[in-house]
Amino acid sequence: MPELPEVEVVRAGLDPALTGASVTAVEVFEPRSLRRHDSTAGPFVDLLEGQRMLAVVRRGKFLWVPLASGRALVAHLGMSGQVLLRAPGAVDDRMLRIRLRVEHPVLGELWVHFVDQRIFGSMAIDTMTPTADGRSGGFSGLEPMAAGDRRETGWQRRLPSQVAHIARDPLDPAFSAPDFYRVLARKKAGIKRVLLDQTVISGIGNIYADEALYAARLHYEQPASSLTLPRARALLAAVRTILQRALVEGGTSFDAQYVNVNGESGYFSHSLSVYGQQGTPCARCGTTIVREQFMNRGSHLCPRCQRVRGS
DNA sequence: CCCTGCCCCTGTCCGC
DNA sequence: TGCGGACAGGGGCAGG
Repeated sequence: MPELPEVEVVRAGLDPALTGASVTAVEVFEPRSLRRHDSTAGPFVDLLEGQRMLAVVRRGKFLWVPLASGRALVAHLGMSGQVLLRAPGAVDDRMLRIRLRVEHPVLGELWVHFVDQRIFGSMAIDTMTPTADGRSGGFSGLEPMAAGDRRETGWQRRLPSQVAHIARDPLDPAFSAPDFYRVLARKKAGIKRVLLDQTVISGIGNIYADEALYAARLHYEQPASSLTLPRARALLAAVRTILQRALVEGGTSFDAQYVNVNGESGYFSHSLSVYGQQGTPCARCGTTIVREQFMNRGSHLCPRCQRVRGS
């Protein structure tokens, strides 16, 4: 479900509640939600209880909370995950999988509910590893670290091992556009497949891929390597514009499946041009928007504005 | 290496 | 009403 804007809304909501707080108790109601936890270092609960939380960080669709122990609590929302902040004693949310009780020095006790219908999401405790380029592991609301910055940080130049293979996202100041264009130039696959490949560029999912391709007037099967540099630049610009607009509007909610940490929906669904708009006219040319299968999922496009361009 | 297909899950909605 | 099938915002992995 959640793509970069939705995950960032969650990160920003958790940050003031969790940074500086300590975990006092952990309850796991659904062990399958820990599938990405490697228990060789110890059980999830044991590695988390008593830990102080140092920040809330995001790269693409991955969230993590660096812990005083040097490890991190990693969370991925999958298709249907939510993280909700609740008052102590709150009733169990439907499909509650994990509850953290935390004590914040100013806010007092808070309950953090990890809710996930399909159990594609997960929480895990993971080791941290240095970033390949020595810059920040992800976005934490702090000033980005430039190359050569000598600030002592501990967690900031590191990221969870299970996130190390994920590319930086296009809103990350350390994202390299030239590197991205070089990868496009050697990929013969359809451009949508590349946009969804989190090891190439992270944070884009099915909704924003379709929206960005519409904005850039590209067909999902256009070979990535066939894009001219100006078209590749325009596509990246479209991706960034759409992700930022969605973020400002609080993300995209179709139903109660995506909500922020307070259970509130985002408004970007009103701004979608093609995703879910099949049967309605294209805002540019009036042609009916269609929905087609690509990579075993729906792709939404204007068949007139978005054609595969000749090689 | 790269790419494709399949798997992991539950819930909801639609048509018969 | 009931039931089968399609569909849903993601990602990891096996096998070609």
